[in-house]
Amino acid sequence: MAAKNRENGSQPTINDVARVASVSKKTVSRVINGSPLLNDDTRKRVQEVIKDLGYVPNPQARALALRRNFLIGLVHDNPNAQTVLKVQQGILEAIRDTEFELVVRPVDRGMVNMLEDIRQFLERQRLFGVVLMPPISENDSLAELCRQIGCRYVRMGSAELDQPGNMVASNDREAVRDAIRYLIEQGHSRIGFVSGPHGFRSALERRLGFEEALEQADLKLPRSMIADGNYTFDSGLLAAERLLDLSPRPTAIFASNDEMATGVLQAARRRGMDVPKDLSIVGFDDTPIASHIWPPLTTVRWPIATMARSAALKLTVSVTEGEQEVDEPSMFLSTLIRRGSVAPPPRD
Amino acid sequence: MAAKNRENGSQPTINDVARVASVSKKTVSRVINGSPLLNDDTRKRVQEVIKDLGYVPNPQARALALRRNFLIGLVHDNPNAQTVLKVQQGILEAIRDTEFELVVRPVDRGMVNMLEDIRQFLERQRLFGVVLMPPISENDSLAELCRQIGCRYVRMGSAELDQPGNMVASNDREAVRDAIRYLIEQGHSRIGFVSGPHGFRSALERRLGFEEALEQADLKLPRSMIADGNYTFDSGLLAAERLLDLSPRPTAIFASNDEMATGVLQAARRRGMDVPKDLSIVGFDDTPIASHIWPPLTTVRWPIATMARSAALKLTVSVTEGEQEVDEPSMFLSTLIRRGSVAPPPRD
DNA sequence: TTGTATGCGTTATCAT
DNA sequence: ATGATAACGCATACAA
Repeated sequence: MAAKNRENGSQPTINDVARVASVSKKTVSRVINGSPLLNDDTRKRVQEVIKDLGYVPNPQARALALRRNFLIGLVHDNPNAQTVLKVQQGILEAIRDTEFELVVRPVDRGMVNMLEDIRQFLERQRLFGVVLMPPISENDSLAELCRQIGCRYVRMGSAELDQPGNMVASNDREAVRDAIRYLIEQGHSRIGFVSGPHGFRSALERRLGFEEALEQADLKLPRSMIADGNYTFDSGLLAAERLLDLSPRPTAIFASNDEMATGVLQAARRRGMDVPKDLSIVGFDDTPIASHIWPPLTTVRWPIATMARSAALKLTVSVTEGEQEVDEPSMFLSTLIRRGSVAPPPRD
Repeated sequence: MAAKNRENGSQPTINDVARVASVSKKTVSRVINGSPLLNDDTRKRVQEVIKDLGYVPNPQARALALRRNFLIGLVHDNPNAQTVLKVQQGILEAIRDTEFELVVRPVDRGMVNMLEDIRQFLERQRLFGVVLMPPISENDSLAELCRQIGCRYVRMGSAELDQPGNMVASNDREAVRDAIRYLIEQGHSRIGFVSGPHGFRSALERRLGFEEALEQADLKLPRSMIADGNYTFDSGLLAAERLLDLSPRPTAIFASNDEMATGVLQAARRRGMDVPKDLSIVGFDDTPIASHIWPPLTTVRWPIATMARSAALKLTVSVTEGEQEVDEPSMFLSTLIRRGSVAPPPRD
């Protein structure tokens, strides 16, 4: 039973702290976890020893005892590198200088047993919580799964799919409506729309925004002015080719994300069209590429990093800050960034 | 002392397996860890029970007992989103369907106590190993730190900075030399060079490749044909403006990465120059943007994802595959991808 | 307010 | 070849 608790080159443990401070482990534990029932003197003394020894609690041991890790998971199946990385940056910013770490977990949306796969992941790693990125965040079964196994979660999305505590959303519909209005104000009346993939809530919301704007402006457009895309460059290029084959062809095209907008621009170039003189283009996301192409792309700035940061805060802040419960907003506004890819339509 | 080892809705533990299989915990542990000294019968029996019960070892408990986590860390300070994500994908591919998970850890290169920060991270989380991305991977002190605290590591880089077991490298110098040669073959003799940031090994290697190619072709260029960049779009744009202000100006520009090459293209456009008719451009990386801009960028394909995958394999495979020690290569070849941004120089 | 005994689920030691 | 028992470092229940 003789505790062998001297320092031997490895990190100090809670035992070392207890011995040096002449208190029990439990007291040290209380100090660490900020228990309210503690003599101020002892607390100070213990804290001093902790500092002296450079003690930091062993996360593995805590994880075992608490049956919960201090790991935040990022579950995603998003094909866009910029978006994924921005989300990571947002989360990392939120957990910087905390005990949390970020574990990334891409999943195959095609896989039949994807949900089972995620369950395994969550249960085995006993994550503190997960951030669910779109589009997989739109999957209600996944949220239900998290609830079942008692894993905190926050869903990111383009509409309020869950209660505020479990959701950070952007107002894609309104944002697109404003963007289309802007196009109409510029004089455009034949506006093409490149949609996102079927089944994506973001794709739906953006399209609804498009339709609402048209309706409010009493503009009737043929169905052919809507071309399907799937958020990739190539799909944007293809969709634009279909759109530009139309007669009369659109004088402006809204693409549901920047990558597709870049494809639209490419399609225009291949035809020798001048953007924005012959064709105006608007994108969505405001990824770096938007300002790096020529002409710089007018686009909707999607505050995805901020949303991710807020998501991580929602997950963790109630712990870090006691019961202060800083209210993180659950709705984030996208705004139109006007650059060089929009001009009035050419005269016929 | 009565073991309360019935299933109560939570996952089965090693005790459950032991009880059902009528063996001791240790025997089960031996089966899990593939101990050689085991009766084949018992092993089979235990494995069956494991399967029946759906038992999976608890990573937290293992981490505590082994004093090592089954977590792979990615330490990086790379500003390029595409590159970072490709590396993540490579690592994730390597550890897919294993017990490993990926923890990402960006660091501030500017921070004075960055090394101390990383040490804390490695020691506290007791990572199984880390993948070091460039440019921080070029920091020898960091490698030394890993060795000191006994954390496996693999460095990714543009030259062999470490022994093969701890290194995956690309042949940037040769690759750039070939690219410049190609430009020379096309008839260019005034070739501008946009460098990477000082202190980056990749920047140095690429520049050496440039100089070697010139030397071998007996081409002497004024110093002003080399402009400093720092791997960002804006720095590429600025560097190109300096280069294009020269008289006579270069007929081709090699940029040390794609993002800067995109900046060069932007600068050319702003002057109304036609690429590639008036100016040829070559980049480095082959990020998606290279094929999404117009004209598609001729660039050097840097197999960074493959390198990352190999790095993770080096870290983990000796464990997964017993002592088989599948030899992962430590040198990866970059190749020139010819697209539309290069043409013979304009006649004077 | 503080301490004792015990549990978390695994691996390591040293028997047999 | 297998098992009993003690770590691993922390947290919780219950005493004191």
